[in-house]
Amino acid sequence: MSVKYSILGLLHYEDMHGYRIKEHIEKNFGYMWSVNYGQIYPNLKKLEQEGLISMREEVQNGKKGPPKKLYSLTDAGREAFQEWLAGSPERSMLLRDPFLMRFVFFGFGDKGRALELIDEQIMAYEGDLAGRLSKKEKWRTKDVFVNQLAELGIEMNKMMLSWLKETRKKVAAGGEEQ
Amino acid sequence: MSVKYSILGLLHYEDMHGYRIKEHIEKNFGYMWSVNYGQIYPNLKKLEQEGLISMREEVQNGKKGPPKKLYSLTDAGREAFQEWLAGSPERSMLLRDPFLMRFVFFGFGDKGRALELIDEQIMAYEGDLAGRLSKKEKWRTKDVFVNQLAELGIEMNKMMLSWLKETRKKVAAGGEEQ
DNA sequence: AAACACATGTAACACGTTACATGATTCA
DNA sequence: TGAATCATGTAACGTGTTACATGTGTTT
Repeated sequence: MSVKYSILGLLHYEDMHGYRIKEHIEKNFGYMWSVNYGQIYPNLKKLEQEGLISMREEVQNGKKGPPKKLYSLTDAGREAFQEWLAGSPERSMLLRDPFLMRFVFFGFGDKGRALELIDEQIMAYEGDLAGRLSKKEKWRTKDVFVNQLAELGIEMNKMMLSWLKETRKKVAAGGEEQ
Repeated sequence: MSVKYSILGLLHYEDMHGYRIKEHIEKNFGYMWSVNYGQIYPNLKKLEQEGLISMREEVQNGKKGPPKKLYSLTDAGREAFQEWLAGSPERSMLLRDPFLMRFVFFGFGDKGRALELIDEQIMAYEGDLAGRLSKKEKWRTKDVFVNQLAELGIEMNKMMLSWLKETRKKVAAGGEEQ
């Protein structure tokens, strides 16, 4: 259901067609969120049927590509969105991360390989962090919430890095004790 | 696929039947992970068909309940698990959190309600943190990896709390500037 | 007698991902 | 000419969740 309401949310910025929606998410939330057409187009159709958005076909005179289907929020859509936005979200679990899923079981595996995989993670997060920090400037103009979300991404990255490094030390040290 | 390999991982501790597997996860990883029988039983069946685990029916003489189906790892299962464990995991996205999903769009909603929802999150995370800290002692005997995962849970909780509190300040302050 | 813990299982549904099909325009 | 970009869409698949059905033994 989150995709449905995300679309309603994004249409608050401007009227969009499916392709733009994906693009918008990739440009603005690419570091923390992804969608694909298999989700977008069926949801747009459903939302229209429910009367939460309305579609107008853009006749592209001379422009490239097939006719765009521009969607905009209806009053009902705005209402439904507000209701969702004001509702209390269910609490979700951490540790859906594919790395952490393995990590719990590293005790049953090869310690050398575990260290390698930890190093891989460290490098990946370091790359992410650099990317996030460099993009931080571009995002500065947005509202507090979008800004703070970017900040959270950075904080989370930093925390993961220090945890990974600390963990690496402990694992490496544990090997000599045995 | 993660459930499949998680089962193989858990069977390294001891032979288990479906019910125990769920119980084990809830007791040991309850703060960060959940499964349900709809996943467990079909996966056990599949794993057995693939020859990665083997089943022996426990004849319960005089004991309560239906006969337990005890599963244990086969050599093929151990191998498949090791292969998975040593493989590089795909990187996953943060922000699959239902709260953060709403949070991005708080700019389009009521600021008072936003503050309330932030407060709700703060209270929830404070409860979690207390719970995690109190259980930390019980887990102390486990291996480095399980230990570190518990540590990560605590760190993550702390980070979220400080971020939420900082965010709350900024949002509240932003209201007066306008 | 009722509730609860033990134990196994499935069917329906919701959600998400991948891969493919289609087709016009623009640029190298 | 071929590749890239714009643009819409669907079918198959994989995974996860909810809710139900079934039944025994123990505790209140």
